[in-house]
Amino acid sequence: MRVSNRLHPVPAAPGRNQFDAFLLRFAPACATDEIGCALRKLAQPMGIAKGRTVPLDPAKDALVYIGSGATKLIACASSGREQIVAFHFPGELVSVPARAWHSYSLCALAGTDVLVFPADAFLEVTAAEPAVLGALLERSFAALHRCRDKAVGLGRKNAQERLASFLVGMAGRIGSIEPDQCVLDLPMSRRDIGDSLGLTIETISRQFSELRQSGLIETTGRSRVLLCDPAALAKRAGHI
Amino acid sequence: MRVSNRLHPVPAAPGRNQFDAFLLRFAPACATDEIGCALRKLAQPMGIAKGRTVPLDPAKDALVYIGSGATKLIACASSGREQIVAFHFPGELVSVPARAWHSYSLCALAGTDVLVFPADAFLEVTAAEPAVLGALLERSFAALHRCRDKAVGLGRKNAQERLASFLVGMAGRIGSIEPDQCVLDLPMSRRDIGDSLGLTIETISRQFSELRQSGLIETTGRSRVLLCDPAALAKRAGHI
DNA sequence: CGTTAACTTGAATTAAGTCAACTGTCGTGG
DNA sequence: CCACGACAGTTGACTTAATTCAAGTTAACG
Repeated sequence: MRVSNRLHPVPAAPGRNQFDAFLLRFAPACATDEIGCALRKLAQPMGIAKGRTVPLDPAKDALVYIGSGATKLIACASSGREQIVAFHFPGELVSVPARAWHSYSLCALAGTDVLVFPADAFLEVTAAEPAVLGALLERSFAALHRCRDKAVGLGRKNAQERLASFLVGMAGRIGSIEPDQCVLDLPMSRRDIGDSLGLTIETISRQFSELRQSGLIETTGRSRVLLCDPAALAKRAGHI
Repeated sequence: MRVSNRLHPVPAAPGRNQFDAFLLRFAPACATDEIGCALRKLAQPMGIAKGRTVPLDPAKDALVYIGSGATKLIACASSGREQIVAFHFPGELVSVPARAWHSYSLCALAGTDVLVFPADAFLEVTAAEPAVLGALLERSFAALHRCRDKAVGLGRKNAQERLASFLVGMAGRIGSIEPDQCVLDLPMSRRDIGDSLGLTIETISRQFSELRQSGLIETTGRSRVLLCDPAALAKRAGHI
């Protein structure tokens, strides 16, 4: 069982802007050189209000760095059905394809600061910089593995296992670290959770109630969740 | 809508071995230099019989190059439930994580030749070679995007849409290219298709029958499928 | 040609969806 | 500070798509 997906906290950056935090994470050696400067020219900083979509060129793949806040990556199929493919938190870099079988959009769950890069130009600039490519590759593998785990849940798990899995996963990314329990402040609504787990909002609600009755979680308000026994929850999640 | 996921055909290699074909694809500039040699030392060539699992060190992440044949990447959750996370064809490079929430194994659908690399050593050797990292990154993004599209299907599509989506996707990867129709020789069983789409073998069979009755496909034997009208099939797949 | 496993089809069951009514939370303005 | 409104979440009753169980068919291989 993996211990944690948590990234190192984004360094507090008084006097530094989003871009410096980004460089520090993805290209520490390039902070001052020409590659750093070229990337700075490419980066489009944006503030996205809660519920708004990051405006992206529909013709070009994009790489989006999340500076603060939280986002959901939504895929639209026909008939307006939406599937949330991933959630993202500060310090992460998201690859958003322009044209695929489904259309993707990146939407803020809370007030969010991002840097938007055109993927092609980004890769051109960093083509000669192995350190950046390596960092990108590592993140890309991590995203792929997370997406695969998600696929397992969507394909082969029942509602309770999916929710348990979701909570355990979120705990690993944004939960407070405590010995035998864990506190979560979920930035997403029940609808978002449903859209992420391939379930309806009513089913999510029922499963929250069941986990509550089993004594595995406690909830306060709409967003606060206490995982009383993370190990037991992981077991319910159907992890091996 | 994407035109094709097809890779350029693996060059016929009389007198060349699997490894040369691999290098040609992922590190054309390194064929003779020390990086090429280092990679050659890392590569473990193996022949895997149909139905057998590629033997991988359970403690280390692996990168597996598919030289010939076809494979499925299986995730095992608790209670023996299996979800096929991806299929792979010659020329592709698969990242198999050692430890995650689910346990992964790579299994041959037919007689298959592979090269197995330890992921850490591979990345160490190529850390200074941007061309290789770039190729890897490109493939990794492609796999991620395919996995996301799969997640949309598993989360939000009914049985018929999933099968239609599967057939269109396979057509793009291994189908014969013809103007208004397309012939497929599926190397996987109905059970594999079910395990990939999160459905049972019976449901797969029923949906094949329905697509047949709708005149969208014809089947001969167990593996041959003719897509009579790929565009109409893509529409049924719920692609936008 | 016969055996076996893969596939197909039908009938009964079930987990999750849908529809509808109700309750709690949170922000706003009196 | 409290009352109110609006929306997010909860719960119940009924429906449905897919699973499960069971009984045939068909294709592939020796």
